[in-house]
Amino acid sequence: MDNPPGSGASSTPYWYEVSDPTVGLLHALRRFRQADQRMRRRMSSDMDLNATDVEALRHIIAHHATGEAVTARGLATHLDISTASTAKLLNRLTESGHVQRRPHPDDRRSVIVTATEHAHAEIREWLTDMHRRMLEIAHSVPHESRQAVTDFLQSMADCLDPEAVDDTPDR
Amino acid sequence: MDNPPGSGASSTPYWYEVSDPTVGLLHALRRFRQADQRMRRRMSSDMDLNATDVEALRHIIAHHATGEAVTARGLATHLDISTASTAKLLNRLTESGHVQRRPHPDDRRSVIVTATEHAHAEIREWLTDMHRRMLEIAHSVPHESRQAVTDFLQSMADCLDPEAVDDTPDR
DNA sequence: CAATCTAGCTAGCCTGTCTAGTGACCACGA
DNA sequence: TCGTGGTCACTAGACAGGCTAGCTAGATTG
Repeated sequence: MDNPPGSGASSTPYWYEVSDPTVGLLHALRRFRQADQRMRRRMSSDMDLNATDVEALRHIIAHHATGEAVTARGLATHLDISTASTAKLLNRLTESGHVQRRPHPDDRRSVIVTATEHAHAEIREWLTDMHRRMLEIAHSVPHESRQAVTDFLQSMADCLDPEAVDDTPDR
Repeated sequence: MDNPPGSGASSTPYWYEVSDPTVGLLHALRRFRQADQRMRRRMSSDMDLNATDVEALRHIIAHHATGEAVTARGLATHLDISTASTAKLLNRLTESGHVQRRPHPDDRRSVIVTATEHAHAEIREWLTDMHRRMLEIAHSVPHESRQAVTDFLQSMADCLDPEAVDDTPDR
């Protein structure tokens, strides 16, 4: 069990040491990551949109909620895909009736993307309940540990992606 | 700010209420998710493998560390892709010298997949340092809050994906 | 006003998934 | 022991979603 068969890979493990008491923590973290991915997958197949399109829609709606305009370029940047791919994405979402393109009031090169009422409804259906439960879970964290949990997540985020810029108004 | 312009979307928000004190927690959670995704992306482009292939490799290596054999079917199930896609994936990884197929000792239909020393080295290079830093972060969580953090993550995982089966030995 | 930059678009390519169908092999009941 | 049905892995071919290259319209700057 502890010294695996197969090729002569190093005998000093670079995988976590199981004996460490904080490993349970990292294990839970991994479980969460996996659950998150599976949720996205379910959501995307349920809505008949691919994962990128769902994230785009989520982004658009989240920014709508704060009154910020979303341009095609903004979407490309957020999703980390090319503007060309974004054009295709917007074609898909427009055709499926999830978003609308409108002229930018100030810059006539630019487009503002807005979600249709139908898209709002669809996302809402998925998220309202989930958000409620997530809030409940957040509330159930003992008051004195809240900061610790937040710090932990923040540090982990910094660790995984040092130059992350937190542009999301999503709350 | 609170009542956005644009189409006549519902005026009762289904996005989080910003006033809630625990929202910071959920916000940190979202930041972590994003950081995680970006890390995967970087890793995959850095190793010249797509995200699925990296996850496959990680899975293989993690199971190797516990002495469990990984079959093609096991990979397909874990990655949630078809066996056909898995066959192609294994072709790619075999061709690039990351894995080897060996006959299953008991079932002659089946194949055991093992990572090459080269793959071990490559993954190790990426992960050792990161794991060390993650462990440090885990250690820096106040002792009395560790359980709270773990519980929080577990509950969130259950919330996002109720039927998750925790098959990973990855620690 | 000319030169240059930027936003978004189309065309065409490449990669990675999928479904359909195949052959080899295992397990079990008659 | 010998079908019969289920399972494992594979190939072929379709399709989706990303990319780069190259374009036009409009903004910006010397």
